[in-house]
Amino acid sequence: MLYIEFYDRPAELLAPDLIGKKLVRLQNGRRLAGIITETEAYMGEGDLGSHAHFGKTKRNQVIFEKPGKAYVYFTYGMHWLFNIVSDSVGKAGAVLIRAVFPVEGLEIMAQNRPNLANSKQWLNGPAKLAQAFGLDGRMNGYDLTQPDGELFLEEGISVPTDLVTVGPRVGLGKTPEPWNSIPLRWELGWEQVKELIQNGVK
DNA sequence: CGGCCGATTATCT
DNA sequence: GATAATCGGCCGG
Repeated sequence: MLYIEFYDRPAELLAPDLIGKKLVRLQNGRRLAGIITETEAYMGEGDLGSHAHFGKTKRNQVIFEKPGKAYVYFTYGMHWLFNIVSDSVGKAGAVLIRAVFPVEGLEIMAQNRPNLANSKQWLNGPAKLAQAFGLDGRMNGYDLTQPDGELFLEEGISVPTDLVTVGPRVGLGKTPEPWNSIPLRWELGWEQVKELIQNGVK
């Protein structure tokens, strides 16, 4: 598994390095896992797209805490979104996990998503993967670096950097420029993940 | 396909 | 009181 040193750096450096890592969730003694394929970086007070830009509040306080914690928040009146906290205590930073390629526990993921029948794909969106992995407000502040935890990262697969595409963050709506267009999103294509996985997941 | 729209409520100015 | 780091359904071509 990955330890606190891995997470202890600015979000814009952590986010690209999360591509290819394996997200593991133990739920009722069963193991769910997927390869992270899309991430977005959110920084501190200067970043007008980040929840942290107003300073510390009740909702966002975990963003200022230890790197390697989960920041899980509720939005649009119905969705949970899962982030991993980056950077040292007192510095704000988090990485939104936007997509994961499923590799273990697919049946359980399907059970966790009751409306799967109406959904074409499962894990290619931040609210979808949070639901499939059973991540909600109860996991906010959870430490991914604690021993014997039920949520953590493993090494996963190694991804050549030239396969990862970069672009602006998604869904920021009214966020003013330049924060709307700065390339802070990293993505590995679905077909390319499949190929890399066939070469073996560590 | 692509684009538009409604759902539904915690959070912040 | 407005908005939101989204999703899925429904429409038209």
